[in-house]
Amino acid sequence: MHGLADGMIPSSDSPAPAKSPTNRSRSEELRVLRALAVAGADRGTIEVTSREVGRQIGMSQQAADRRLLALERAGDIARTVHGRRPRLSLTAQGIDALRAEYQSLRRIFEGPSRLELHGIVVSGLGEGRYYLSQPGYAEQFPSRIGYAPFPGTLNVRLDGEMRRRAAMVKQWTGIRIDGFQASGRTFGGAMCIPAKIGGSPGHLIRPDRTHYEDVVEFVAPVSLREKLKLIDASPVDIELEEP
Amino acid sequence: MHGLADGMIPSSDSPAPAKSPTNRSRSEELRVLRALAVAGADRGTIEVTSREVGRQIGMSQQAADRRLLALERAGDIARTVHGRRPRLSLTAQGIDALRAEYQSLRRIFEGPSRLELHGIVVSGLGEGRYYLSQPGYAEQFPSRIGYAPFPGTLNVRLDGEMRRRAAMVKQWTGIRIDGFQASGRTFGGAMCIPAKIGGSPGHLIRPDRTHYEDVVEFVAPVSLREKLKLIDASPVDIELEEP
DNA sequence: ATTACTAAAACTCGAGTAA
DNA sequence: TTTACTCGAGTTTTAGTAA
Repeated sequence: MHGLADGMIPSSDSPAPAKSPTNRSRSEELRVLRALAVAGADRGTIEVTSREVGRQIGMSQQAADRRLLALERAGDIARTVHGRRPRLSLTAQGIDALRAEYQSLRRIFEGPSRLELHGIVVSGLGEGRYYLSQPGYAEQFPSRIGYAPFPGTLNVRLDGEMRRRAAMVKQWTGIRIDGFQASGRTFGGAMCIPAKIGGSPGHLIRPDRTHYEDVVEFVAPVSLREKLKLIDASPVDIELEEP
Repeated sequence: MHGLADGMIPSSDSPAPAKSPTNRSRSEELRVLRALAVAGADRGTIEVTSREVGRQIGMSQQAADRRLLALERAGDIARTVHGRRPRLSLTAQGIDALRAEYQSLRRIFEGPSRLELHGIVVSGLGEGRYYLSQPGYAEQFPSRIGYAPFPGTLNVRLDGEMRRRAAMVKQWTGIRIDGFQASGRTFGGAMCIPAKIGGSPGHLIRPDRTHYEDVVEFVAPVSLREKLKLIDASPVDIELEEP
């Protein structure tokens, strides 16, 4: 489904004047650069010794100093020794190198919210059908999710790892289905998340009341069991996307 | 041997902290983890071989594979081999590890905008005094920056590195001084950035029209030259903070 | 085609130490 | 005090292969 796209090695190739730093040491250098930025070297000059830098990154004074030397030679930091007080600051280039790292992580965490899950089909106890048959719910669906759901939910069990991944959906905002009162009892609200179940469009239903547990429920315009020929214990792939 | 579902379960021996990975290899592991996330392994399962990962991170297939093994043993990724198709995804723990990196960079780049500069006092050509004496400007200052500026600006020359650092100020939003028309000519607007000049409060003035160049101008409630006993070529330290 | 082992080469480490 | 060199020891690399 996906391939590993080329050309995203963070700091591809800046002008490499002196020694070619191995990729490996480069990522350590960036760690040091980040530690220095956290200490304020990105917005001004700070006083630090190589020993302190070493303590910070869990290495000896010698190793830390080697890093500082490499960073200096690469043009990422500028150092001056003022008598006994070594001073240091990130250069514009050094800040850019860190920013590139930041942007690449930012794209991961701030990009559009999508999630792929897989689980196995299980039988519910018919509550799905019961709830969907309540007029209070039924009349909301067509205008909000664009179809009248097939009267029955597909229940999918997630294993531990998938459950942890799905936990993120709790933070998402989906399409709201309101709660209501009828027949002397209260029916709670729910959130619908657009989904593809085995490639078929539908929605994940996340009731306000229940904690996220090991079974998630889906609605769709048609019977997913029939359309996808699913039986209990069939594996299904699910794609979710925040609207 | 293992089915897909079996293999996806991270590992039965999760409470085993196992080998302590050195700090050094850990930052390389995170680099691999990030490359995998960029390829989509954070939101689903991707197909990728150790050779491709190696190409991506600039290393041999063997080295890449050792990283994947380490990440797998650490519980940061889950792998399955489906015949010829090796598949892989980040675990919740692996995503958290990346997120921690992201947060630490985020604090650097999204924190309150502050900047320390230093430069050398130079003489202007008296334009500062001329502009500040224009009623159209003068009447705006007290209500916007809280004081009537001493009638004259302090000009500070920045060297190349400081200039690059100061370029960031162009993106900042400061306190607005509006342009106006008077005596048949147009006076442009400017932005004021709160500053401490040698510890003394004042504002950097950034006219809309000029590009950022090697000299920046400051206003203050008093004569900074007198208060700080500055003469031409005196070094000054400057702190800027976005309001 | 893969993954992943072995072993020699290449690095990197910290101790010692000069400046 | 610093920074930063050399050097022996320990790690990590890639090439060659097995599975």
